[in-house]
Amino acid sequence: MKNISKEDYLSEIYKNSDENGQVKANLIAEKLQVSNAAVTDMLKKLKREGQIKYEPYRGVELTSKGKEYAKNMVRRHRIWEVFLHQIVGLPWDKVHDEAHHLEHSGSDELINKMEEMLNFPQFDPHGDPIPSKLGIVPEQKHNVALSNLKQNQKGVVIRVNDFDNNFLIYISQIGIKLKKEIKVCEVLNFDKSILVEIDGKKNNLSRTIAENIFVEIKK
Amino acid sequence: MKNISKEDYLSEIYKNSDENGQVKANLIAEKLQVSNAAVTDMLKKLKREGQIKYEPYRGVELTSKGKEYAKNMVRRHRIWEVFLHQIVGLPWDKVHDEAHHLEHSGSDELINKMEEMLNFPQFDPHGDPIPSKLGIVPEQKHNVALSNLKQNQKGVVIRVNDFDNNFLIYISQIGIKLKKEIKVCEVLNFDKSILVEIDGKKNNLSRTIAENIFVEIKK
DNA sequence: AATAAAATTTAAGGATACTTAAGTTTGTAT
DNA sequence: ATACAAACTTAAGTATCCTTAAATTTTATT
Repeated sequence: MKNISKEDYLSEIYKNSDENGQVKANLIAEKLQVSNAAVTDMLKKLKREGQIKYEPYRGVELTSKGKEYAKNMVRRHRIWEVFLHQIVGLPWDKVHDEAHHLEHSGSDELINKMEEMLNFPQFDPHGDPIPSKLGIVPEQKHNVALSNLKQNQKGVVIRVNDFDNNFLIYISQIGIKLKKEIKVCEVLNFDKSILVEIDGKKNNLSRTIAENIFVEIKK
Repeated sequence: MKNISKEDYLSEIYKNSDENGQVKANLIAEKLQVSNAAVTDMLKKLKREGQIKYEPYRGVELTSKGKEYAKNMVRRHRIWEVFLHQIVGLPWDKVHDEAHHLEHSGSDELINKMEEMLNFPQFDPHGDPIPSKLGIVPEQKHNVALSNLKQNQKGVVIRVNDFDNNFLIYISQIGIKLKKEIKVCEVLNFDKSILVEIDGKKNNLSRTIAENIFVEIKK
């Protein structure tokens, strides 16, 4: 029998850990679209297996064992993403969903072969870091949400959130991709939307859009 | 919840149907490495869903609905095999197992994209036909097991059975691959093994090996 | 045709992962 | 400090897919 669920729970815990490595059960339920009761059930199981630290009514935290496991899942997911994007030519907004299914299949050997073929990429197509075979997570450049830039500041896109395909389709339509320079021309006070310049063209971005794009500030 | 099992049962039924489209329950159990009871259980479920014709103690047969479903699974599997072999560079003996896991993941859209990228291959790396998007199965050239050739007959390899990795490793070591010409030099009477010539080199093949290699007879 | 062997099904039960509904604990607002 | 809401767990039950053991049906042998 497959371990799809367990794998999903562990990577979701990993991806949603706060600075202290803690996650709330509810958040996992929401992300995985299951009931809270299902989460409790699974947390008990994962605790029994030594993958997480967990006391009823307290938060959850990965043990080092659980963290290794989760990092490998995230690694698998992100290598698939790069592969699908670069080799198969799948657009930005399609790779996440496909990779989510594929991450549970394919041997580690295949993943390693693909990684080599891709020349050991450090970041996936959305700018998220890819843990190495040894579990080392590449450092990301210091970055802030585009929504934090002041008028006339420039930034280079380092990462975008990947949880909404339409968001990705929209921003690529207006020319936003990794490494692209964006200049904030104006911050509109009444709705906090911003007017930006990309490739010489001006666009208005809603605050929500701007909150999901992360840039390295350029001097 | 995933449908991995159901998918496996249906493709296994498809792949093991005899000339009349019939399969024995036992054979499915053996191929899938599950108990006979598990097969009975699943057959009831598949019948309920209208995927198979099935009466207790009688054989199994796919309905046209089940056949469409199964052919699509086989298609997915074989396109993955070609992709892994040609694009990722996986050897002959590795593609089947990887593809077996991957065939359950990845959208039909992805499969179609890979198929296009591969220029619509008609056969997988072992020579098995790939059903088209519309369900059309390419015709194979008339072929017979190598074990059926008489002394001094020549054949071109059209297909090999793919259920044993060591078999595949062995035959590729001695230079056997699709389209390779093999000449039968001698059939040894005492153990029915055969002496063949491949690329000018002579090799002895056991009867079992020869039974799993299929050739088009050359005049 | 009787009987033994082989193939298959039924019965009972287990693991995983999910659900809804009800109950408990925790934290916050007054 | 209490009371309430939010967060979480427990309880009971479902679906899927599997197991072993016992019973049944089919088939092959004499």
